[in-house]
Amino acid sequence: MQPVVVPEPDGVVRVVGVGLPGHERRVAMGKLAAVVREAETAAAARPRWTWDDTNRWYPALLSAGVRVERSLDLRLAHRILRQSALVTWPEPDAAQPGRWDGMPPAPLGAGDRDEPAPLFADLVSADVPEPDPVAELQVQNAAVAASPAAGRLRLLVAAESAGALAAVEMYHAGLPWRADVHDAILTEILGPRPRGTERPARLEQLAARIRAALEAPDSLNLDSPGDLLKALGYAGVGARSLRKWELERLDHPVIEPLLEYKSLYRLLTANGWGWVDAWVHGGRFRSEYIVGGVVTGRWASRGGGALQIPKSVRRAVVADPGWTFVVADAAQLEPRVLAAMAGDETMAAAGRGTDGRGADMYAGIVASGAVATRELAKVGMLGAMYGGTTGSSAQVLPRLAKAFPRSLAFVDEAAQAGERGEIVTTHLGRSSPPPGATWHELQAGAYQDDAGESAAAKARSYTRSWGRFTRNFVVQGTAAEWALCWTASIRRRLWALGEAPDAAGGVVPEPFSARPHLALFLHDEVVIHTPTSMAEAVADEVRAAAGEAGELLFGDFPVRFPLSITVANCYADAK
DNA sequence: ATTAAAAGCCAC
DNA sequence: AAACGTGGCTTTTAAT
Repeated sequence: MQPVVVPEPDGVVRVVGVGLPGHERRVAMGKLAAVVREAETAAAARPRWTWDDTNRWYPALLSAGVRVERSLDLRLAHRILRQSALVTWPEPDAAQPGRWDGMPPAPLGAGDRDEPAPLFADLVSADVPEPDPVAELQVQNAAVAASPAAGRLRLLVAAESAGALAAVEMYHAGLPWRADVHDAILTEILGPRPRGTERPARLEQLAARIRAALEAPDSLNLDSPGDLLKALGYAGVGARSLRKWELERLDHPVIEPLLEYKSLYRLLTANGWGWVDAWVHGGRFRSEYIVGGVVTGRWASRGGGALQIPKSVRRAVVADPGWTFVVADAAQLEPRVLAAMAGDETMAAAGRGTDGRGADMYAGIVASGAVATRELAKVGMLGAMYGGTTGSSAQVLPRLAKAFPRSLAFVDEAAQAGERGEIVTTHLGRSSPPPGATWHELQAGAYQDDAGESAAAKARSYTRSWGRFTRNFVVQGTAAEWALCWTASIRRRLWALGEAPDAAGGVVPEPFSARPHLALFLHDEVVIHTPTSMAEAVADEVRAAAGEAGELLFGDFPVRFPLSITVANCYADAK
């Protein structure tokens, strides 16, 4: 059963029961939740709600306490299929880019969720035809069916859509955040919150020490990089830039207070009191996830920087009373994904380790005899996946290439394809964008008769850079696919666990008020907020979900995806 | 006055 | 180590 949700004028929604001829209902927007709730609870086979944009429809359903099991996000699916080298998209569409191309997701948290979603024509210029989700679904189905990789593409589209559900649910539930604890952290590190725009006490003290060490006047503005760099020059410090790693190499009395000043200044500006005021409300931090927002298929975020919460403030992430966190992260996800997609039995075996569990793949690589230390295994593998050409990373690459020829050849081939200007594709079928105008211009310029040395060098540099991109794309993108499947499985399993009989009433909103729910997603890590009594069951499901994700992507290929799991009341205590 | 770019640091 | 991937965000500075 695949109902398609079609917006109509005047706040009316048409629900078309695809697969059920003649079944079609027109309801007011406000009644949609009741229709969905009924179908979710009554149907033997869970419906796959099909709509233009999960962000547009799901928030209102969740606000009404209605949770959806399955969906198809046509906007996200379109983007994947349109770009995929494994799909031949019907040509007439290409001549008329419209609703489904380049459309950003509806923003979350804007306006009243009970209001009808605006029609496309109200959002974009009127000469673009109003989209037809039913027609789009048919085009997508035909395109997928005609692909030699139909199975993988179906999985990818389903996983992406489930990710969209999870993303909206995480926004709905929010990440528990104690503003009072955050304030205590800031006060401890920076001093009490100053009035207005004054510097906190600790920063002021450091500023005085820095000026003294530089013999600079009080008028020196430390927050002006240009002025500060000049002052460092006058004092003979010898800094070419203000980068931390560069300053760390210098020997001068100003370095220590300056580094601390920069660190504290960063905390103040990025995650200080102003951040709490802007992003923490009602004990929750809500940041919007942009599913597939990164070119590789990773998620991006908007508002508050959910994907870059610094370790220094994670102590403010505290579970509600009677609740706790299950924090799980996939150990060495990317090299394991590489081993699997390259069909590298040797590297997969290193990932299983000597005990068959293989919690640490880098230790397994050392045990295999390929390299001497864990650190070398790590930087070597990262170098292979990022395209490192220097340092200790490059030094161990030949040894890794000898020990694991299939994996290393796999990423090398992706890099070479990119250098040739070709498209590369992830395991499930997400393709890289073709190289842009710059690539073509530089290629053309380098081969002209009068092309100078510098034009050729520039072209070479850009070409290699694009090769590093495609090299990384296949690994990062496939890891993102694993993470999507993992997350999709987790959210389904968490729901199946049901309600905690003893859940403390709190601020967790319906439909999750007594249920474990996803609270944070970080590429290869999830944080689940759960009634304490269910924590062990949650941990088991998260582990099972990792196994399921591995099987979905790689079948019975013997690759393991071990997790490191912590149960803790505070995010800072994880790991 | 608004916008864009650059520099820098945070996360994975 | 800082010569290798993907981003978001904040501030300063330059450009329009």
